[in-house]
Amino acid sequence: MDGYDMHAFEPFAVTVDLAVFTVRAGVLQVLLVERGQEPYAGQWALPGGFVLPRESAETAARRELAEETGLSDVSGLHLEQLRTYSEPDRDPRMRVVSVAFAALLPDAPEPTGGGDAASARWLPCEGLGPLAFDHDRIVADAHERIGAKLEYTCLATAFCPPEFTLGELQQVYETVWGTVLDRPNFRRKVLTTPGFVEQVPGGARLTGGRGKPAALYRAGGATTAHPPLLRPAAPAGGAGRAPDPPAPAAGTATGSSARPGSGSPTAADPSREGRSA
Amino acid sequence: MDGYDMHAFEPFAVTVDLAVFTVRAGVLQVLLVERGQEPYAGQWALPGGFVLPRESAETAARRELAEETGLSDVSGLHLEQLRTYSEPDRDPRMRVVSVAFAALLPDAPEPTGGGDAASARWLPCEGLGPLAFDHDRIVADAHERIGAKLEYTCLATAFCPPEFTLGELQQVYETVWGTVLDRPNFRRKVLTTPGFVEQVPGGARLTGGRGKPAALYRAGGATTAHPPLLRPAAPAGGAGRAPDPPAPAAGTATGSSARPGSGSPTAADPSREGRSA
DNA sequence: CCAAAAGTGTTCTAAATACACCCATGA
DNA sequence: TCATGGGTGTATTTAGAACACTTTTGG
Repeated sequence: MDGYDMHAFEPFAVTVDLAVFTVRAGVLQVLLVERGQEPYAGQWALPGGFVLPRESAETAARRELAEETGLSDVSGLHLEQLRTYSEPDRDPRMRVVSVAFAALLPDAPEPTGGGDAASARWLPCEGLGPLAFDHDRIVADAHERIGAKLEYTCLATAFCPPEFTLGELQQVYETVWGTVLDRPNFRRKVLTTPGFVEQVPGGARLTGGRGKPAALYRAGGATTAHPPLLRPAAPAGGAGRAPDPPAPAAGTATGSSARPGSGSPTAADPSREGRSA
Repeated sequence: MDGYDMHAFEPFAVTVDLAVFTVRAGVLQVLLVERGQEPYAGQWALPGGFVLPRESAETAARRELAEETGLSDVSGLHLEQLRTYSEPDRDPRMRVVSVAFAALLPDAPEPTGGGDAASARWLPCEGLGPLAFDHDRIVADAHERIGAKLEYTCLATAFCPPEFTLGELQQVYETVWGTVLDRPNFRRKVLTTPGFVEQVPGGARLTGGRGKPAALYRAGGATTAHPPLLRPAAPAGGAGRAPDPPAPAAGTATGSSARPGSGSPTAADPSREGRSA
């Protein structure tokens, strides 16, 4: 920043890309838009857009979030800067530097394409076909980051509606981590972390039919968990047992129809940085 | 990224800013350059510069790192993207979006201003006067991030020379965290974390005179620590005991001469995000 | 001999794990 | 009454904290 020459720089386009996640029906889903034009026409991409002249990247990201989800009040949603992607050829048309954000949504209303995107949809995070640009990598980075933050923050409640059961909260962890947790121990851990959750006095929710009604909780004031809630160490060989995604209830059907792109699951290199960033 | 209009964007300048840290004489120090021109003439700022047309931010950061430190081989050094700062008025002259990086150096040779900066210096991280632009905040963010990463990665060795003693490694933790650790427990923890360090067969170093010679270790292959090495929970009231920085040995004197800027320690809000990012 | 720093061992306690078991509801 | 999910209790194991003690050097 010294030796500053007003004319020594090359102009870049600066954009934001949003990896918006939700947990629905026991599946981690990400909001994607279908591209209408080249390059990558017909492929899925992350929502995003240009940073306007008087905006910060954070402001632009929240504006795009509102536009793409169609939600009127987007101010309470968790939005966090991930990192910036700046490879010179990541967009074949021109030099675009993109600041990526991760956002977490509770209930996942179907997106009402209020913004640029004609067709925006929730798609399960696993086994995505190749996405446009370097968005595979952004989604993988975002997933990894969120998984890591569940360990030492109280972020998981951002995936839940204002009032939720501990079973729902546990399912957030199991879905994002792809593991199964012991219910009694999970329960103890959450309840003994001061400020993680607080019980709603009156309520008890029927958990979709069967079973004992569950107590309702709200997010507490705490943002970090001391000591952390570590994910179970993967036992050497490979992926620790994945939870069964419950069969989609009728009417909540997780769209499993055609995806553009070849469908080869080239998501991104999962060997990068364990829990480093 | 849809509804892409080739002319709808405003050109931004994109720069990198580097927070380069080292631990010397038990003090965390950061590399700063003195600004020669307005704005902020005479104040300290982070080294950095423009991203060139065919560079990624990472490439630009490593180039700047080599230039500013004067080191010939900068390829092995730890360099990590922090976040991007994009407030519209962070630079009064024009719209500059800056990708910030944190770098860790072992021994801290005095910078040979090979780059832009005529006067580059190491200054202790604590009690910096106000820096130029939003660099106070960048330094604070970088410090916090590095402190957090010491917990669950093996990053601390990046502050050490190729061969080091466990005492030196412990001092890295104590310096960055500003706490005192129990030596036997620290030792056990490091040695039982597989791949954190490996002992150098032959050697034992005299630790600057007094005391029993210490065994030498090298960084092991591991990058993450399972389970993490958590910093002691700050006991409610305030800063947990800071270690005494040892009196600077003659000839290694930590420059304590005049600093520009008013000297009011307005570093940055330390209450932000405990170990969140 | 003493001070300083490295290195070892032991005890005590907190926390995570792995269960077994009971409760309330819908079908 | 059975399947399902919520909730409680308890034994076992593991990891962390605290601290006493020995060893090897320089002065």
